[in-house]
Amino acid sequence: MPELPEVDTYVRDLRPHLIGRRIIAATLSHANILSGVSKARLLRELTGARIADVTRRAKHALVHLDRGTRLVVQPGMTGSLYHAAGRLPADQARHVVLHARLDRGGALIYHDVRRIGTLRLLDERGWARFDAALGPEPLGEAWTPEAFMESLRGSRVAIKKFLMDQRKIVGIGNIYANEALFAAGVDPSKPANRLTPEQAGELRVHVRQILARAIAASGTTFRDYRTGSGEPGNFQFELSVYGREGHPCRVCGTTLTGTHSLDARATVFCHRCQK
DNA sequence: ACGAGGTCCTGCGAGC
DNA sequence: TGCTCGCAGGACCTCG
Repeated sequence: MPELPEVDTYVRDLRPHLIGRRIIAATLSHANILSGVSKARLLRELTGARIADVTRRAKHALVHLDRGTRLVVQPGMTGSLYHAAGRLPADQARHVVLHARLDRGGALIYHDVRRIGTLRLLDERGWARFDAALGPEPLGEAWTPEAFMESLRGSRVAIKKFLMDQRKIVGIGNIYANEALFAAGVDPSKPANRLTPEQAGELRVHVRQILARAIAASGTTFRDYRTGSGEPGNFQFELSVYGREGHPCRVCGTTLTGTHSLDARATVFCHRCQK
């Protein structure tokens, strides 16, 4: 499922194919994936626009158009964004939601099997509002130990839920929340405001390390995710807890515990290593 | 402020 | 073998 490292990989792979290209035709298969924009307006805005830049913010990929608007892609669970040089095989074409044909050949594709993702089209002001509702980037300079500690103080929710709350800090989903909490030795159910400064410091460091390592590995492929060039990521080989319920902890050998009691998400942890 | 639960959606694998 | 059913979950919603 695309979290920050996976979206970062899409953007990195897409940039050389998209920047400077013009969209000459666009089609959308399902309008219910849109938020705040009609199908007609989206297609009208895309058609004829030149792509000025492709960037990432949180778990969103941003395709900046020369008209001043941005296509904001939130891949949700199974969404992927990539450049296709030629015709797609039928089994893949079936799940294409947005197809934007480019001048000089090829196309920008948004593909989403379960269509839980969202597409938005925002102008400068709309983007400013949207961006302001998002928390700091975990790899950015604004997310200092002090800023993290301060935000923790104001919340009694389980730390795992806190990490996945995009208003508090962006980019972290279920997989990396599980991994970071294990690496930091913090119990996922511990209330955010009960973390000691030492635990908060450890957690911050491990969140950053894990995300950076996952970016370097082109993301985690658990099931559907593929990079922009169609390859699986490599971080799944480095996971310590996610998907390892019932297996021995890599540190102490204790059988890893699985639960769905936190926000109905699969949580896996070592009750001996995580306090 | 927070937890619990529903909603969107389809593919897959378990179980009968 | 072939069917049904439950599960996977990111973001957003309502209700208590």
